[in-house]
Amino acid sequence: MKRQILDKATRRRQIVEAAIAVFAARGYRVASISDIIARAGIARGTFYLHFQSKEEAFDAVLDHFHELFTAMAEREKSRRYGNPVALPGRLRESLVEWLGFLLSNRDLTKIVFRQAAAVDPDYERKYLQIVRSMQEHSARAIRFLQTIKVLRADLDPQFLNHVFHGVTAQVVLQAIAEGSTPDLEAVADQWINLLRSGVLRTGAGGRKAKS
Amino acid sequence: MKRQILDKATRRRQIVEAAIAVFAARGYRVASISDIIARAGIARGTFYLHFQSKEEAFDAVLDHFHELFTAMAEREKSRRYGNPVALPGRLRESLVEWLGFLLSNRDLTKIVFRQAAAVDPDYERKYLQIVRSMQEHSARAIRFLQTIKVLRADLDPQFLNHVFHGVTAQVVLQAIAEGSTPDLEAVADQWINLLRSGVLRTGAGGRKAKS
Amino acid sequence: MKRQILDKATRRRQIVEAAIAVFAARGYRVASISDIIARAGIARGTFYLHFQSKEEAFDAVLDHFHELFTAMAEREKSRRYGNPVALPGRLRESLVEWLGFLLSNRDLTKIVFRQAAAVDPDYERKYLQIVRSMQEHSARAIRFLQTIKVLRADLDPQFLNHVFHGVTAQVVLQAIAEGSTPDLEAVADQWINLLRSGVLRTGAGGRKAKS
Amino acid sequence: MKRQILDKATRRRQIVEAAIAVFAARGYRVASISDIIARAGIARGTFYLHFQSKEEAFDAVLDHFHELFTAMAEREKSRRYGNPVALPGRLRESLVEWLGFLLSNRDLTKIVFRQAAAVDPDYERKYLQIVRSMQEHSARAIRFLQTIKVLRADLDPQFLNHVFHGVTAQVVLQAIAEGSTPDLEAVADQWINLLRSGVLRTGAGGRKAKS
DNA sequence: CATGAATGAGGCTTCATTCAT
DNA sequence: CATGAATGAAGCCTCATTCAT
Repeated sequence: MKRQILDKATRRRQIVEAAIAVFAARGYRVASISDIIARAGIARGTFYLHFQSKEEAFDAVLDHFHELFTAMAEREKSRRYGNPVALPGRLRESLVEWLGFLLSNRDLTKIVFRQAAAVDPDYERKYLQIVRSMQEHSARAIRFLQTIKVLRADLDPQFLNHVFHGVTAQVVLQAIAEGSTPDLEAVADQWINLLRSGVLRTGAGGRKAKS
Repeated sequence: MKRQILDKATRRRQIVEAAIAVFAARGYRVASISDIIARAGIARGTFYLHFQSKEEAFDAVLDHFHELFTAMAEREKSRRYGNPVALPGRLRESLVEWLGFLLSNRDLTKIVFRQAAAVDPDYERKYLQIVRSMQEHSARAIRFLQTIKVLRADLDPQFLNHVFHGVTAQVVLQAIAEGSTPDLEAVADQWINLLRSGVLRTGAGGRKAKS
Repeated sequence: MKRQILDKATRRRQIVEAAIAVFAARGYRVASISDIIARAGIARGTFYLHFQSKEEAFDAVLDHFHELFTAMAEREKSRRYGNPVALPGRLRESLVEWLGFLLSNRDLTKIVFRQAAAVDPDYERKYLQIVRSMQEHSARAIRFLQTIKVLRADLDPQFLNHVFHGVTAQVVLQAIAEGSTPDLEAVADQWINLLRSGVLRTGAGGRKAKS
Repeated sequence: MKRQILDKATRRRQIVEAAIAVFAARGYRVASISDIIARAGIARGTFYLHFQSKEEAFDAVLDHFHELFTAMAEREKSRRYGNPVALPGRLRESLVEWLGFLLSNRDLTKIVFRQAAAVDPDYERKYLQIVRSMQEHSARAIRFLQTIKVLRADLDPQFLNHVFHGVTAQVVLQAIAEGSTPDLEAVADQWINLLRSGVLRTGAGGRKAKS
């Protein structure tokens, strides 16, 4: 086979990209090194020049997602805090941005969200670390919004977190499964609508408390 | 080993139970036939007397979940329609029931929800069938509630479906991961609260419409 | 391939025998599982039904040697002590017996002696254990012979041990390498001759002591 | 890495030295090119500029030993023949010298003696050549000593050769394995003692002869 | 029906060697 | 001369499935 020499970083990126596609398409367990090197167009040994094992490559993929996510979160944060008189409407922009981020990295999203509940003993550590990181990010945002009274303070922040992540996952994964692209603005509208006024027609429902 | 003879149905149930535990603990790919037969206390060949392959056993597990789910859904439906003057508060009961169902079948729930986004080429068909079945069930309920004006009619039913499934999944999987049991009544309260009045303090946010 | 079912012990013995031949012919590192199963006429998986790894099979081979050796040593010992008025001529018989034992298990001897100085980090433990066992056996014999004054007491027992093992190894390995069978009685005669009278014609040589 | 340019001979020596250390520490099979170049501090390609293969490097190591051995043997021979009225005590000096030579080249000795019985198909040729060379050297010496009646002529020269090489190997390898340095003079004394008077207390043992 | 030994395809990883720079 | 990225054959091991008893 023709021998193409690249510098370490480029080759590594190339392999990570192939790995993302393969892991997204077949899942960590089913994906084989053969799949990855075939997609990257490299020899078997070349893979091991950059990663010590399949697991390490998977870690690199997760790391890549984490970096992208962190970068986005940073941008978010600076903007949010840079404008202290945050209009609640800012929330809507965030939703669009977050959904857009996930949908423009479909394979990565598939990998990270697919294992959302995975307890596959192997890649647990790395994976949980990322999930925790994401949840902490939104938990902070929620607490902040409660502090500045954009969000009602009488709601359990964890429940709100579940709402945020659960709805996101559903929306995004459905779009990915279908290969479609939802109208993010419309989704955000629906969402904000729910958050603002609820969805029940009458004020019915609920005990007053656990009493 | 002593050779214990059981009738086909009993033996099959025994194996399915072992399979549920094993698939929940290790995931479909990592779980091995050895794990299953060890847990069921049977010989290797016996497994293949009842299932033609590992995948078929997994299908049986999903079928089992589906049966339980269908039974529950039936009970639900009859009750709902048996009481035509549906109080909106009925919704709350349904939430508690649904969450309770999932949490009292933790291993099954783990299996079904863990692969929520799985695109593992193999068990895709069976799995999607079940998910679709669940989503259709709730979609019907949502449409009904919109018809009888318990739910606002201007909201996208699919979005509401996402809210329902997404939040459920998050709440349930977190509890399962932690091995804890949340106060379902309290969760339902929070949820109804959200649905009734929203969570935003001010009426801010959102475009008027896509118009 | 035709499927021949054997009981565990028989199959295991069969594999060990194949392993002995292969390890003797190619050495531990060069020998492959493929070599062993080809020689045993079994499938790859069958090998792993009986041994967890190549190393474990090698251990079994060494164990086999050790058992044979121990059995021989036991027979030796009982005879020696059963006849307290041991004629020094008994020593000669022992030499013949020991050489004969090694030469009638050529492959095993090749394996054990070949690595005589091996420091191959892997199978060191097991191997050293066997060597130590053999050396201790002869050390005990030497001490005993010194006690009953068959051997001069002013000689370093360790040096005598070196003489015994060194000469044995040379004689045996040469025969094995050549595929020949030396006249053991003649070798023993030479040996006894050396031990009895030395080989130097005159009484020359050596400092009196380290002074 | 900085590119250090050396003349061919120097570089080659440098690599051989690294190879000696590595082969001694890990054995031919386990030692890798990576080990050697790491120790030599050179690039992978540089190794193949000087040796066509791993085996060729091993050959070079054996050649190096052979050269050292030959040089020593030459010195020995000239001295021996330069002093025609050989005192039998000269033998003792030779023993000390030979043991000393081996012990001051421990890594090489380990490599050469470790494989004493090796039948590793690959490096057999080269290895046997060296062993034969060493054995011929001592065989010549033995025959000479028999001719001048220092050694009894009725003993099989080959057996004496085995005694010589076997005891040497045992003594030397034990010292190397322990990392200790025996008192060579004392060892030589024991040895000469054995050769001169034997070790048996009484004149017992042995058939008269094969006659 | 039940058993468990046997099978072999296929996966992961190593490492001697090559070659573009 | 020197470098080190690239190659791919070959080795070890696992495990779903089969089948003789």
